[in-house]
Order: sequence, then C-alpha cells, then structure tokens
Amino acid sequence: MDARKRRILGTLIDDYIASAEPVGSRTLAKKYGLGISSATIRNEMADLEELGFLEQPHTSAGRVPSDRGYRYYVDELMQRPMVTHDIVHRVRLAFQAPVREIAWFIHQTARMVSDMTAYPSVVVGPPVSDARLGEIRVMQLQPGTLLLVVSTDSGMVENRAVSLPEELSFEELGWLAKEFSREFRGIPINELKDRILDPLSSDVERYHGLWETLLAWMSEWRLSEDRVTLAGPLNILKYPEFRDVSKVQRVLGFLERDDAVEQLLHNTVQDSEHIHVIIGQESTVDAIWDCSVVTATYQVRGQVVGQVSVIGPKRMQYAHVMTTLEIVSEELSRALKWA
Amino acid sequence: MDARKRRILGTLIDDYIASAEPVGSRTLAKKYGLGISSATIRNEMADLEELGFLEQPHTSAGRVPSDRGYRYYVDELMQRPMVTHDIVHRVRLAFQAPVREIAWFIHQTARMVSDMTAYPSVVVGPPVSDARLGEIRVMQLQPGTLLLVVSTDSGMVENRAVSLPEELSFEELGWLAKEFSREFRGIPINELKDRILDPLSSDVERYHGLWETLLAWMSEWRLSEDRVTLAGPLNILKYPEFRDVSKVQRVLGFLERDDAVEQLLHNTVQDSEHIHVIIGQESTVDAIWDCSVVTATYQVRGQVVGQVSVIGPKRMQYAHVMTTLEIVSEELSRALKWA
DNA sequence: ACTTAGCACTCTAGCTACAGGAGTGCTAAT
DNA sequence: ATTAGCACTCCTGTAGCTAGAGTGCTAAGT
Repeated sequence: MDARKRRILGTLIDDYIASAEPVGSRTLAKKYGLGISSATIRNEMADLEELGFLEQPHTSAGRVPSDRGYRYYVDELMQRPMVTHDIVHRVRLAFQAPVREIAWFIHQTARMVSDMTAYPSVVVGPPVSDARLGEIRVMQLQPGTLLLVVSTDSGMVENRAVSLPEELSFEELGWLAKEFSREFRGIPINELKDRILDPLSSDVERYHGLWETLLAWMSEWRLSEDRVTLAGPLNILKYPEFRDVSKVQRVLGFLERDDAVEQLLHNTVQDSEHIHVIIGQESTVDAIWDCSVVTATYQVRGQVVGQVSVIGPKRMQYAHVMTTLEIVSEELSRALKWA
Repeated sequence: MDARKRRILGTLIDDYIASAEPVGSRTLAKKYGLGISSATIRNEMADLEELGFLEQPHTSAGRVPSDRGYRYYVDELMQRPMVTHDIVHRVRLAFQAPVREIAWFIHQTARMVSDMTAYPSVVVGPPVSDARLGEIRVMQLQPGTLLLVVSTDSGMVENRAVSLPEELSFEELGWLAKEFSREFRGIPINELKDRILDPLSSDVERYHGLWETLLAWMSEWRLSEDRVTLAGPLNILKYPEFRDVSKVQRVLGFLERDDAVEQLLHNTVQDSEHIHVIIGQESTVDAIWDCSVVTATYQVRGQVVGQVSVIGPKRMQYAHVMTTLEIVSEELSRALKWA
C-alpha cells in the first residue's frame, strides 16, 4: 500500500460516502486534482480490488468500498474534523439541568446524537444486573397507594407507584422498608430474588405480597426494560440504500429489540478510551450486515457503565460520527460524575 | 341503494381489505356465491362508481373502494365480530398489576393494541393542562439530591429526581412543599406559572431556584412530553400500500410528532360512547390521507381523559380493530377507575 | 323490465430489442 | 512507470409488442 494507493482509496471512499454512487476512474481523475490520469487510476483500482478494498457491483460500473476498504479507511485514512469549542458548548448546555435521573440523560443523549448525526442513535444505560441495592423507601401517595423508591449503589433511582397490600398499614411498610434496606444493602439486584426466600423475619408470610410485587417489578426492570433508548429511527429512511422496505424492516426490527441491541453493544465495547466501529459483516448480527455501528462508552465514577452509539449505512460519515460520539460521551460522563 | 348493491359493495370491500388488489366483477361472481352473473355485477359496479362508493385505478382494472365507500362500509355494511370472553379475559389480565401509574397503563395499552391488531397504535394520556395540582412532596435521596413528587387531582403521580438548591436545607424544603401544596392545591397545572409570581411568602426570592426547576419541569411535562405513546410503528411496513419509503416517512414522521398526534385525536373525539373512524381525506392532516384512524376514548371517574387509537392503511380491518378498541378502552377505563 | 352472454375495446404488466453511456481492461506508445 | 486509445461489457432507458384482466355496450333471453 503505497501513498498513492492510499490517496486514491481515501478519495474514492470520500466520494462514495457523499454520493452513494459507484465511483469510476474518470470521476476520480476529473473531480479531484490527483495529478494522474484515469488510466493510472484504473490500474491502481484494479490492484485495490485485488487487495480486497474495493468491489465492483458489475463489470462496467465504478468501484464501491468493501467492508475491508471501509475498515482501512476508518483505521488509517480518514481525516477527523476539528473539535470546535462551539459544539462542545452546545452539548454541555444540553446536559445542564437540575435533573438527576439517568433515564433523562439517556433520552437526552440519544435524541441529541441522532439530531447531530442524522442517523438513528441508541444509548444503553447502566446495567441493573451489576447494581447493588442501596435503599428502599416508601412514600404514601393516597390512601391505598404507595410510591416505592429503590436506589442502587450506582446512583440510580427508580420508582413506581403501586397499590398497597391491604393487610399492611403504611407505618408497618415504612418499618419494613427500613429493615429490608438494612438487611439487603449491597446485594446485587439480580440476586435478590434468591435471597428473599431466606426469611427476613418470622412474619415473612405476611409481607409476601409486597415482596412479590417488588421482585416482579425489579426483574422486569432488570430485563433491560427502559435500559435501551432508540432515537431518530426514521433517519434511516433518508439514505438510498434503504429505499427497499424489507431492509428497513430488518434493521429497525433489530433496533426495536432492546435485548438484542443491548447484547450487541455490550459485547463489543468495554474499553473506555476507544471509539468502536463495526462495519457490515463484522457484526455478529446478520440483520445489520448492511450497516455500520459506531459506539462510544461513558462512565460513572471511572467505571464504564453504558454505550452511546450510532447506526447507519456502511457508507457512513465515520469521521463526523466518531467525533460527535467522542464529545457527547465525554460530556455525558462529566454530567454523570455525581452518580 | 338497494340490498343487492349493498351486498356487492360489502363483499367487494371485504375482498379488497383481504387482498389489496382491485376487485373485478368476475372475481366477485366466482369467488363469492352471489347468485348473479358478472355482467350484472358490472352494471351494479358502474352504478356504485357513479354514486361515489367505488373508484377505478384505471379503465380496465377492477374497482377499489373510495373514501366514501369505506365510510358507508363502516357505518352500514360491515359485520362486527363477536366479542369472545376469551379476549376480554386476556385484556383484563394484562391490566392486572399492582402498578398505579397512568404511564404504565398507557404503555401497556399501546403495546397490546398494536399486537392485537398488527397496526401501529397510539395512546394519548390524560391532559395535564386540565389537571389541578394535588400535592407536592419531596423525599431526600442522597445528600444533595431530591425526589420531587407531584400528584394531581386526577390521580396522576409524576416524579423526578433533581439536585437540591444548595442554599436550602431538606427540612426547609419539606416545609416549603407543604406550604406550596396548601396554597396552590386545586390550581390548574398550566396556570401555576402565572400564580407563582404572586409571592407565597416574604422570602420567595430565596426559593426562586426551586420554583424555576419545578415550573420548567411542569411546563415541559405539559407539552405532551410522554403523553403520547406510540407502539408498533413498524407494523405499517407489512402492508403493500407502504412499499414506498416516502409514504412510510410521511406517516411515521407524523406519528412521531406527539403534539400533532395529540391534537388530531383530541380534536376528533370527545364523546365516550362511540368509536370514531377517520378515513383517508376526512383527516385534517394530509400526511395521513392514505390512512385510516380508529379511535376510542377511555375514562377516569366517568370523565373522558384520553384516547386509544389505531392507524393503518385505509384498507383496514375495521371490524376487528373497532371491536378490539372497544374491549381495550373499556377495560382500561375499568382498570383506571381508582384514579 | 331485468338479467346475462358475447364481444370489442382499453389499459397494464411484462417481455424483447435496441441505442446510449459509463466504465473497464488491455495494448502500445511515450 | 504512465497514459492515450480502443474494444468490450454491462446497465439504463425507451419503444414496441403481447397476453391478460377487466370493462362497457349490445342484443338476446327470461
């Protein structure tokens, strides 16, 4: 791979990303001042095809980058844009709010990213499975209705209004919540179910209904309910590679399956430094083999707890997306410092 | 409109709903035992076209129902299926939970309806604008973080974790929340903003930050944030009339605009008894002129507070959808009785 | 007077043939 | 090593054609 080949490959991919049309040697020679003739470019392109970086849709069409071509482009060729202070400022502003709910930040992030990139965006929140119980508290709302507030050691607070088990008074419940918190503080949420069978007190039977409710809710919660937020799915419709409805169906169908998305992103990315790119068939999920996924992580207290990611056609604006995710994930981590 | 015309029109629409293909006289005569020849049907169909119930895509194609045809079908012709006890039971079961959050019921409803009908479903929750303040309460979560719980007279409870204004102690806040609740109970949520300027106490200045936060949140809330829930949007992709991506874009683009959806449904339906059907160009929103919308209302304490609705191609399974919505809205009202 | 068989007519969808254009690969000259 | 030139390939768009489905009308039948 000499410099000229790299130059040609880079330029070709740039052009293809912009145009979505196979790029021919002529276009390349004329449109960009490469200082070499189309014939030379043709020779180089033949080499690049042999090396597996380019493909031809058919004999007499221009070339299109292969997965491997995109990979090389992302790793070696593309020019990352400058991070302007302006954008950082805008992102920071969007996170400036008194709200202290992770869910809120996640929604905000997903929406912002899909707006900034014009691709669908997915944000995965902190795994409840890792979280340990912090405290359970109750608040009486109306007679017969109760607000159950559960906090975890990772700073998440979730709450849910439930009906009060009839045989319990509110005072008893308050005491019970205290006891329960004291007894089980620090236990991983997803182990609670087993522990609960261990009798907490002699009248465990009495509280049965409440625990049932609590556990049902928590296990539902654990199953990535609300952990994955999808924003701007319709952005995908803008790109000509998705003019075919069945493709749209495949991709959006996958994105709607929270558990599958969570698994994909969770599996691929754990290190906090790098932005991770999955290109086409590199993915383990065949539903998105026409797509690329760019993922960044964010942290709470130095721990990677979730992913921010963008999905789009393989012909994606990698440079722009990666820089955007870099900024957003950093600012998100900063905003969540307190958690 | 004699009985035979009605019979033909009904059968034709049934067939078209099932097949999505223009229906010819031959098909109609052969496939359904109408006891008359295709020539007779042709004559009748010509009449029906003149009357505006049918249309021809082009001269030598079969007929397709016009908006007016569908309207007549829905109002006069179609056969409503029996309500089986089985389905009622399933719906009732889905609402059986200790959860007491309207948002939860709304999500549940939307998902269930889109599953049952295989069309996208939209559920609009109770308008916050009508709601009056019930009570504001606070709960300390961690040092510096506060859970703000606002309940309305209509039984809605919303809460949000916010950071504690630094200059206020938790005790002061508790007192403040009480004062505030006492002072403003019964005031419509969307009037609070104006009232708040009225000094509550001499040190209103001091609490400024908190009120700002509270009001900012409430006005955001008021703006139909989370009031409209969309489920199963991808169902639309199943139907051949949406094989064209631009149509999908138009329709789903509209459905994503919560405010527009809310307005449409709110404007059309207020009476509690009937199920309302909007067919094609009957809609005020041109983005959904290829669609029909079926809407039912649900109640809390005898008051209509929201809508459950289904959107799909004009060639919709009206009978099935209407019956489903009837059951679901009734059961939803029943489940929300307490609110 | 209504119904229906028959038939000519219309329009579409799908096929084939063909020309133009874009792009390639190869060869030979620079 | 580069490049101009050229033959070749393949797609795309257009035009013409056919088969099929469906109609409207007419005339005969009930």
